[in-house]
Amino acid sequence: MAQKQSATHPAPDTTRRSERSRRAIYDAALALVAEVGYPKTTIEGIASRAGVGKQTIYRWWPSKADVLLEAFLDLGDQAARAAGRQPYTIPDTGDLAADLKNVLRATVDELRDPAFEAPSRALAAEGLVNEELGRRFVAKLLEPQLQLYVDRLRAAQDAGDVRADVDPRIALELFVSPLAQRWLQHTGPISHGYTDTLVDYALNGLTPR
Amino acid sequence: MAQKQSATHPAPDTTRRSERSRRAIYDAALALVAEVGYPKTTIEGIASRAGVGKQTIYRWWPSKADVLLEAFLDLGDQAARAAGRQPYTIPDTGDLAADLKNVLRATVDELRDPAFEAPSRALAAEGLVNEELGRRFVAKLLEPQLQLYVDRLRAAQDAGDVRADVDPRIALELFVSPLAQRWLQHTGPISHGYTDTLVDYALNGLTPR
Amino acid sequence: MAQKQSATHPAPDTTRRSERSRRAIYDAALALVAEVGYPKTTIEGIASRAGVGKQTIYRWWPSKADVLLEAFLDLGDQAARAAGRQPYTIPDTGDLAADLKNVLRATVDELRDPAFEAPSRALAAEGLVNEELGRRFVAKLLEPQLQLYVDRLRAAQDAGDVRADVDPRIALELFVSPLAQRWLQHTGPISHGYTDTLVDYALNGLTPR
Amino acid sequence: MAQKQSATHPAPDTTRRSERSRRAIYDAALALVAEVGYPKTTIEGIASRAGVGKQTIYRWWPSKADVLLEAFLDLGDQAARAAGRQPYTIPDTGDLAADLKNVLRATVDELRDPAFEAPSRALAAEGLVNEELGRRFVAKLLEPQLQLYVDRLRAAQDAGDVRADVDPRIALELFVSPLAQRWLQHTGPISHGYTDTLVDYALNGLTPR
DNA sequence: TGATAAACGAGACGGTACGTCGTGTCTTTGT
DNA sequence: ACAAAGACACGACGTACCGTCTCGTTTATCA
Repeated sequence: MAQKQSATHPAPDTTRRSERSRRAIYDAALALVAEVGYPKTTIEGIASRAGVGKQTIYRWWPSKADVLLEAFLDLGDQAARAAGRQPYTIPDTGDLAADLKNVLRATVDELRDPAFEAPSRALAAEGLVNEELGRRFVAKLLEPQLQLYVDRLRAAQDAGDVRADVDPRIALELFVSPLAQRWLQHTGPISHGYTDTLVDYALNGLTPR
Repeated sequence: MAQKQSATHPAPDTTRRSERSRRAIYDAALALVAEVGYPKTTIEGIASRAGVGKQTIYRWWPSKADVLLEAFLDLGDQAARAAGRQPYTIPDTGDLAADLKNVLRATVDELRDPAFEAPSRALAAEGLVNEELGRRFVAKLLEPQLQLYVDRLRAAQDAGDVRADVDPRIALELFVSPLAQRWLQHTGPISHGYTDTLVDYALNGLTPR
Repeated sequence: MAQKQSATHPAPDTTRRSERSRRAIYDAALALVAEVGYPKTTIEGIASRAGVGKQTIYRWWPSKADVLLEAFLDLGDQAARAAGRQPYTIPDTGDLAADLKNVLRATVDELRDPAFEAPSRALAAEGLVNEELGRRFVAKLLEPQLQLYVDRLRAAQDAGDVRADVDPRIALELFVSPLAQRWLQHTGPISHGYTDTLVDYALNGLTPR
Repeated sequence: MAQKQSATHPAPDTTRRSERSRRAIYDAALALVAEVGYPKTTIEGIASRAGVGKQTIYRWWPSKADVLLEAFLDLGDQAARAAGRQPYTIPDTGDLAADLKNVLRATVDELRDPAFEAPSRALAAEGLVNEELGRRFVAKLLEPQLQLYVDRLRAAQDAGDVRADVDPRIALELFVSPLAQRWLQHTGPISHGYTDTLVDYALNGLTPR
């Protein structure tokens, strides 16, 4: 299988890449996005803050958004590694509602962490308008998270707690998407109570039984 | 209440404003966003395409995003006027599920209209990162739409079709937000079948009765 | 006759040109060439020293060398204007040898003036390698000077002091070119005695009479 | 007397030097200067064309100009060797005027050879602005040539064909410098007729006898 | 004949300057 | 007085080379 390769530029030699520079670039990108915002974060600014030549950025990333995406992914990896390799699943205590509420409460807390907020908003925004990046953003960050809900819901179906004819990939959106939208678009406040309510509504429906 | 006003510049005299230029600017902005995308749409580009001096834009709008927001709102107004002043409510045939499915199917169709897609994505994206504009975007475009669902759900509550203890402002998100997220972030395909399913899940819940 | 015009860029409007910026650019260019040398003189450096945007330079001049050529011509004009509009001819006292020696002695003094040296060397150097600029340099700066010698020599021919069959355009090179070469290429010292000798040799020949 | 040596770098070991690379670098440098001109000739370009690492150039030469100077000197050596080790003197047939005209005609022909033109113009230009290189250029290339004229003129003085009080080093400039200036600065056409005239004027003077 | 040390090709790196584009302000010239 | 036109100072873009600095890989002496 041939490597896809731009005609104009030779592939840079990955083995010679400076780990030092990469780290410095990640740090600078995240710091700048947090400090001055995504639109005012420039490649020149990242380079200068990282103590790196601009070309070193252009050599390895095609755009500002790609730098940030990788930096953010790396941040997540680090966090995961620091947290001692937690299993990345939604716990299954047998009580579906409680399990979902717990995860969503944790998500709410995370969304409020300013270190995560700035870069993830920026990436989401860029992804809306830049489809290619958007797909990568979704594939690398969003889908893996959503898959956890799919797994938990399937387990619930096996246990008879969720109707067998329900599509878990759609079902999860009933509580995840509202939270996502409120957070992204400021269409409403987010709180533990709010996500608890979402779970209740979604699991039991809106109509009287 | 005094108008906040820059010290250096007197407020432009609105009565003398050229309607001709405004229209040309709206058209140019929408056309450019559709043709080259939001990031490559520039104030200079809009001015030149509209046959207008740059200053005419800077005199009346504070930023590219504001031009686009107004242009888009105007587009909606025009469409509404053309469609013969329809009453802007969700019909109430007595069948809540059917009514919701109908509106959502229409929304799906609208979201696929390329004339709406480019500017609304652009505005949503800008709003994610620029909170001030985001709030205006939500207040002027999103909330009015959502309020229609609130009204319809309240009517359903009065008719006993929705549990009385349900908060309609939250309830509507169960079917609206998933659609919004799939469309904005390309997290999944959108179709009439999909929105029908959302309504069914939301109204009846995911757990067996 | 149509104006020749680049396809890519509209002709800038000369009437709106900022005289202030032009002067500042001339001054900065000459100062930098004198201070750091031509190769280390950059467009960015000139712009920054002149307190001017780079684009203002690129708008009006195609290259660093062109800026310097105009700046140098302007310097000459100013000097001439300051010197009270001297007639720009070689005096004719009837004594050809004395007249030539006087002019060449003055030239020697001028060539030693550091304010003239740096830019004129730089322009000469650039002209060697960039034929187009070289021709302009010669036409605007060199030829007018040489023409003065042609005129004086023709007068001398009329007076019978120079053989009638001599081509003045070639004859002048016998004393002008050696001085030019010594100065430009450091092939030898230049002094009043040296130029006097050149005139004597050229007028009377090298062979015994 | 100790060799002056940079503190940071040991002297490279000349005995291990790759003759292959040196030749390739000379060839590449001369070819590039001829093809794209001196300013667009870059060290990277030379290295890549020569199939050589950049460091190999930086190890042995301090600058682009030095590479070219050596390459050009080498070219001259090669030409001389190929021409069968001609004695490098101006012939002395007893007829000074004829001998000088012959040599100058040959020089005119050489100056028109495109293989010599590009590099020698480039070196001359660089020398104007970079005094250190200029002196080397003159010492290695120009002065040896001029010395030949000094020798021939001295012989002529011994033979009584040139006035004894004439300084040969200055005298030669009467015909050599005009040719040099016309060629370098395009101040006039160069031809056999032109150099013949220069010799006649210089030997016999411009004034009637 | 193998060890070893330098030169070598390759090219990543921190930088500087390039020439271009867009920003938002300001000024000039019509209407 | 607003509008078109566009020059202006400014700042970022993405590219090209600079000269330095590793990386393995030859290659050429010496032990």
